[in-house]
Amino acid sequence: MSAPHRLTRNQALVLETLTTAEEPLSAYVILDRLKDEGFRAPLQVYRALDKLLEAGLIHRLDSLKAFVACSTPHEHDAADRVAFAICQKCARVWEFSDPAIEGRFAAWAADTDFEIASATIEISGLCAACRKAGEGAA
Amino acid sequence: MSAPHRLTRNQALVLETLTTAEEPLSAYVILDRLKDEGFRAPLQVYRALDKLLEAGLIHRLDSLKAFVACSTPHEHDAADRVAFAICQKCARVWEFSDPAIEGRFAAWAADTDFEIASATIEISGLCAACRKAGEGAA
DNA sequence: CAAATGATGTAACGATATAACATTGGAGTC
DNA sequence: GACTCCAATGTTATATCGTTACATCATTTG
Repeated sequence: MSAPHRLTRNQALVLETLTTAEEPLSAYVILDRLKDEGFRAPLQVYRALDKLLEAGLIHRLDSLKAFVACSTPHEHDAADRVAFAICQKCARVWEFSDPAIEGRFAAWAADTDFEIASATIEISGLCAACRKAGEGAA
Repeated sequence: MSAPHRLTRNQALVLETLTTAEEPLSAYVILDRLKDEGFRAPLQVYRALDKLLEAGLIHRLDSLKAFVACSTPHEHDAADRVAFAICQKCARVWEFSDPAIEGRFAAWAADTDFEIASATIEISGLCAACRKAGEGAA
């Protein structure tokens, strides 16, 4: 699609904050972390987030009301058809996609005569590391 | 599971409001509609919503920040493994589940050694009626 | 340079959700 | 019936998430 779209300073700072973080961050946490860079108001963060979302460089996790850097900067040609798994304990996020799942959704949509525009697919649970860590403390 | 849990007055009012509505309602809209019944504060709504969610009688749609009555009052033995399709235009909601989709998630989880607790699956798009209605106005 | 466009800064506000605490209202017991 | 316990309720205040409105600045492009 369009050229990789050069990022502005604010956008680059927000993206770097998300990329550096181990977990999804809320807009206000991002704001807080960028106070030293001159960020003062939520809008500075939200505007950058909007552009980064458009560019497919980050995702918003509805179930957490938080944002995460995209692990595989795919061009979002069609809609967002990516699934996320989120560890309830460490908050780390796994991003994956599965043509078979898309196929099932498409089949349901065809049956129901529904036109899919986008999808929110977020699984919550425990990752291997956290399950292992918790075994003794049961 | 446990007995159908008799609803309190507040819970019944909130559930009826959702059941009567054609679309998902935000907590504050529910509050507004129940002003005449004596509702004054958000917490009265949120507490009822919490119980109704526990009982599996309603769902929260993360992508809309809104609540909808469950169309098929299934006992939520395991976690929520239901998918929703939401029309962007009329806001009506279709609720469905697909063992094949669950199977694919389970397969991914097994591969990744992730233990699934719950899932948020929400598709956004246009329903048949709204697509038909919009055809002329293109 | 001037006009057009897009990014920025700032303040105020709207929408969503929860904390804290006092009170009330049964259900079960004595 | 009086007592106790616990869940539900009412109320106020506050936390969290996101947007509107408007003035300013920078960049490009004719």
